[in-house]
Amino acid sequence: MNYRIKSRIWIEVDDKVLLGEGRVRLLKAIDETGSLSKAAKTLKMSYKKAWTLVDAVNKSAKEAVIISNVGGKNGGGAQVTPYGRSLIQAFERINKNCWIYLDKQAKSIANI
Amino acid sequence: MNYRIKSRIWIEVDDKVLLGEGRVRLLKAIDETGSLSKAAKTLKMSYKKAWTLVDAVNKSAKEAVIISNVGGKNGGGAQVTPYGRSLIQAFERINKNCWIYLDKQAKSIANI
DNA sequence: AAGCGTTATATTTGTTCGGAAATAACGATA
DNA sequence: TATCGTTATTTCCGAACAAATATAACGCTT
Repeated sequence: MNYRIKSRIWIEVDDKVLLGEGRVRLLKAIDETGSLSKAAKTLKMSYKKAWTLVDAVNKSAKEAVIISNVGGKNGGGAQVTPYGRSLIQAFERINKNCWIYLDKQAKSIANI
Repeated sequence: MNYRIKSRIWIEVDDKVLLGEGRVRLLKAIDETGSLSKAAKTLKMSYKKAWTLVDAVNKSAKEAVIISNVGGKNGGGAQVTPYGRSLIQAFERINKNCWIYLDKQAKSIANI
């Protein structure tokens, strides 16, 4: 049989979700656009949803992941901290290796 | 930081979900009780939800996973096929190894 | 001081999902 | 044939969730 094994992973701190796939996608878009609203548009996500996700990340994290500025030049903006970037990198590396492992496992059960 | 990495995995066939954690739990309960309604009670799940899950499994699988009998002695019942049992076994083995891998990875990023 | 684009937040509206309950169908058994 | 306990299926309702809308606050820029 042609099985495929899929997965979702997420990082928790103190039983609170810190980063999952969706949050990582959002963080990367923020990093690229420098703005929460632009990131939301890029991902075709409502601004509110994006804001809620960022809020959840900030509440779970003990160290700043996103820094946002209200008002000022260009109305403000949002930035991912170096800590946030290293989290993204770690998440993507681990996630990719997880996929590789599961692909192997899928082949190993192809005969059942 | 004390990170924990959690996961959900599932097996797909032809882009349709065949087995996930919830379905495996249900199949095991059916295997133990010999009945869909009893399995649902055991898991404090509504009969409808259990039935819907079993229906989804049957629709995705190319080989029988659950066989159910309506009427007759004791009103009928449901059974997991040998194929279903081997799927459960494979799922649990792969899932457990996935956890082990992710636990290791969590330790490897404890310093960030 | 007015305008701008952004973050921040509340309120309302819409949509989807799951549980509860009701009902039918079924076949051994007595 | 009546009973029984199960599977199978529909309908309804409420709750949870998502999306849309509205509004406020902010600080640079002009």
